[in-house]
Amino acid sequence: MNPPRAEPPDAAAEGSQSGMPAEHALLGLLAMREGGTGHGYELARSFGPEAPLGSVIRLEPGMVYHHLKKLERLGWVTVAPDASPDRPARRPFALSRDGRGELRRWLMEPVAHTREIRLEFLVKLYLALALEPALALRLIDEQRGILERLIDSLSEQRELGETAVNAESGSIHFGEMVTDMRLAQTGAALAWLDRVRTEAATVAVAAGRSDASRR
Amino acid sequence: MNPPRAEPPDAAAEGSQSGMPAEHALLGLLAMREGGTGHGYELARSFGPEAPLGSVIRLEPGMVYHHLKKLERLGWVTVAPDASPDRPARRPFALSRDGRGELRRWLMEPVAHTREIRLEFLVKLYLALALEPALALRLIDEQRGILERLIDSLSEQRELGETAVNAESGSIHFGEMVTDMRLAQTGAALAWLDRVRTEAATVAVAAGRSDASRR
DNA sequence: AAAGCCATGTAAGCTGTTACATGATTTT
DNA sequence: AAAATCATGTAACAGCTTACATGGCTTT
Repeated sequence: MNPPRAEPPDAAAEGSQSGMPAEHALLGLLAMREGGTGHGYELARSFGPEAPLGSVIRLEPGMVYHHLKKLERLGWVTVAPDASPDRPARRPFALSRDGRGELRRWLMEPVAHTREIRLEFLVKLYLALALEPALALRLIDEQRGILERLIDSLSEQRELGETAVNAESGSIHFGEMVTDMRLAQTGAALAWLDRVRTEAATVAVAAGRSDASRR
Repeated sequence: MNPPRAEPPDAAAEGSQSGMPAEHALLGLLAMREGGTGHGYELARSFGPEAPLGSVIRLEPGMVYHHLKKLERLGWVTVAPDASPDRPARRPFALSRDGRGELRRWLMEPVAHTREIRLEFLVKLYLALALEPALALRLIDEQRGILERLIDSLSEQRELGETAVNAESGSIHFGEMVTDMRLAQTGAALAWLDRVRTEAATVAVAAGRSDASRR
């Protein structure tokens, strides 16, 4: 009935959404492995209930293979030859040049909304701490800035609502309850971030020292 | 390649998930209208940027029609005859007996996770305040209980982690950061709930008075 | 020889999103 | 007559979940 869609909705932009925490977690896990390679089953274990990332993002093995295929399509990983031909055949994936670049870009970018702290930011934090603690410090500072601006804008909105409610007193303050909720959540996230920052600073100093001693 | 699935995954359980805030919001909006009826376009406006619910859950008109069809399938709404045959034809939906029961059940049920406060709980709260403020008070108290138990269990987990970290000092406290985050978010939600409770109590008293004067 | 883990996936069905199609009525 | 608004949807597709299929290797 409708004419066929003029264009498939921009296949080039497939990987351009800011989200995709699962895919980027896979990139990060590959970067954490020596040689930057790993196969699906092994990566899937990193999302199990015992693994640290498993407390933040849970992935069934099927989804891991699905995401790896997508990463391959995007050119962020490449398939390497199977080095150990004993066991059941593996398909080891290796981080590509582009993949490394994309990972770095993503790790420096704070999340825009408070609700994304719980999943996406925690994944970024875990990977940044493991890969390059100085980057984690930077990420935390950027995120602090975002949250502070959010709180400013919510406070302003809250005061506007205050006067409007007194004028008409309709819909029993619901809008203010919503804004208060967001302020509470964002404030809590900010206070938590400050505590995390001091921890991360310790880690970064320790990593810096071991860098220096290695040289 | 695979044999066809033995059973379609339990069509009877279609409406049994605890979630479905959009569908239940539609039930609630119908209940708020005199006669318990409304048509799609009108309901869709209640999810626009100006409407109070629009600040919590945003729905495109297409999704509203989609959900209404599902509610019809579940027997929670029925199609009523179009009473005003002037304008472009409407399809007014009416809340059924089952729909009213389902709405009540859902409104009394607190949400299980902190992350569901932002959307699902706020929808429940809005509808309960509008329909029956005494129910809102009850919902808030139930929700308080859930959050308090959550905080207890997170605190316990937090202390277990503390000792484990001192033992091995591996994976740089990440698990504790995650638990702290959840504690912070849940604590903030609880403090917010307490403030909302006093507001809701005022509304309930006012509603009780107007109930009494109507009698 | 059987049980269980290693390892890679596919199938089928849901939900959600975006965009568009269709046409009547009201306002400018 | 044109534009806006009322009103109801469908098409196309992307994403997620759950379950299962397939087979090699390892341990008991």
